[in-house]
Amino acid sequence: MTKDQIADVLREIGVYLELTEDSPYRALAYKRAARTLLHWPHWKLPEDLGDIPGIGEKIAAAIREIQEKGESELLERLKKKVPPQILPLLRLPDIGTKVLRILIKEGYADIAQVVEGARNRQIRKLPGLGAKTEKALLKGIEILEKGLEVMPIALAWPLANELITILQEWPEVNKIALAGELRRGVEQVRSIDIILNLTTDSERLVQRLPSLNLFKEIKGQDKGKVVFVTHFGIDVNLFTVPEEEWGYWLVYFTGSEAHFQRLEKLLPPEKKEFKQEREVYQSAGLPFIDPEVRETGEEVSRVKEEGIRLASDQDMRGDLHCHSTWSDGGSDIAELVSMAQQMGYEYLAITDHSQSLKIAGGLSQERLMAQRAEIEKIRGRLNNFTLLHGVEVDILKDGRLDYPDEILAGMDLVIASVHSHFRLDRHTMTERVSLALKNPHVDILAHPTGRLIGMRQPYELDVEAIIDLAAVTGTYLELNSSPDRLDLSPPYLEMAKARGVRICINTDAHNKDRLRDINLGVKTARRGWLSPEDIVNTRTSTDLLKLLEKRQ
DNA sequence: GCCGTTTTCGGCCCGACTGTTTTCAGTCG
Repeated sequence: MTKDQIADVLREIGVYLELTEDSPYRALAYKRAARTLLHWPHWKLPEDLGDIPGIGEKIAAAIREIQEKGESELLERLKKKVPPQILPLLRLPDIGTKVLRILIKEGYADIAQVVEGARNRQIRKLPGLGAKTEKALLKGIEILEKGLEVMPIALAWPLANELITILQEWPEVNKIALAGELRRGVEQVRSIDIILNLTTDSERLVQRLPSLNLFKEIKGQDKGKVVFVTHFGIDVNLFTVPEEEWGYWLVYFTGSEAHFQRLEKLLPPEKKEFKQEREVYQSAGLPFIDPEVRETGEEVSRVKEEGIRLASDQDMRGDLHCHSTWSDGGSDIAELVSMAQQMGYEYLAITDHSQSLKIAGGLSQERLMAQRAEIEKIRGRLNNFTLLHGVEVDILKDGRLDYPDEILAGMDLVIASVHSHFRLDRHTMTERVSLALKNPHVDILAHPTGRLIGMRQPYELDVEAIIDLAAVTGTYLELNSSPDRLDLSPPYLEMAKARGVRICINTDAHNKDRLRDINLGVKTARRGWLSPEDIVNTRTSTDLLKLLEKRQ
């Protein structure tokens, strides 16, 4: 169990405590401990967990238990007190633990009952709830039911990677690779698809699967295919294929279906003996088509006409959005810089929050200047690495920015973003963001739509108008690589590219390890057909500085 | 459940918005 997974169990305990206990503070303690762990800047936790602030005797014991057994007895006990089918309602906007508590208390045990209660106007009669909550439930459930069968990439991606890391060590496994929607970078996936070449028959593999931490049960078994369910509620499909047909089946199981069908027509009939994926495309008379753009089938003719050169991880030379301990980050500036250097970057911008975002420890103007001093000190020790002093300034409700222009003018880099008043109507929101774009000090608009995949809809915003405006003002739009954001999404990336708007792929990392999340951002960029030249932070440090200077 | 020296009890990240409420509580960053 990684510390992030432990944090997730603690958070879950917190949620269940909120649902079952009268006093909110025990729950708060667990949630706070979860956050602390998540932000803990080292992979290894200290020997004495009690040294970590917010973790005392009980929670330390809980962490040990989770580390050793992979589960928590307290959590299992709490789970028994809550009807499991009603829990997904927590993901709905405006529905939190308090509303859910009332519903549970009143005997609602699953979503169907809640829908019925809402339709019959019974829910508004419950103490503490009203017509608006009833409406929010109905509307939310409608969206939820569409999304219930899928898992956001933010969860599925690490899960799949962990699984592959474990499986490839097994003696039964000769070759292993990720396939399916996840390999293509689809935002919400229906399953984790993995293809394998085995040294034994698949029976041996099946016998061993229950030893996996995340294994729940075998769901189905067919020749060449094993499906099992994980504790995280997602299916894992394991496809076993012969080594000499590896390339063929990797293309087949990566999909999409439409892509494969289109491709198949160009292949010699019946031939499956392709050891490498590249050979499949070669045989079809095509350049290699990257998995991320294998979608509609149209890409087959598109690469024939236009060729293909998508950005890759190796093209990235820096990150222009991350948070340090000065605001709500978990690593200090020196740690962030050191990680960026390890990743082979040439530059990094520290961009902590601005003053009005109190909960995130937004910096007052005085603190911002104090941070400048620290940055300059660290700069003095750096060779061949550019450390920029930036800021993520809040776009206030009326479109003004959270610092005066004089302050912004003095920054190396200014990122503007929305963190409050999410529910303005489309016109007002578009005006608000436009105003920020028109400020000449703003270099980048961060997470432009504010969506959280599978959790929060984007706010009402005319993104097309924003892209058009960005083309005029020369503002860069961010592709935020935080796995639950991936914002802008591929269709907008393509639109931006077509209109000459440059994209900046940033992690928005809140601790040094998260700087590595750039990979999902790059994957998303590839889905939007972005080439290195469409992306700002593929530039060398010299070119980047020139670009930023020109914008001043 | 955790924390602390102005507290070993009585607080618990801040502030705005909104819904259900008529003076406050839940949700969301």
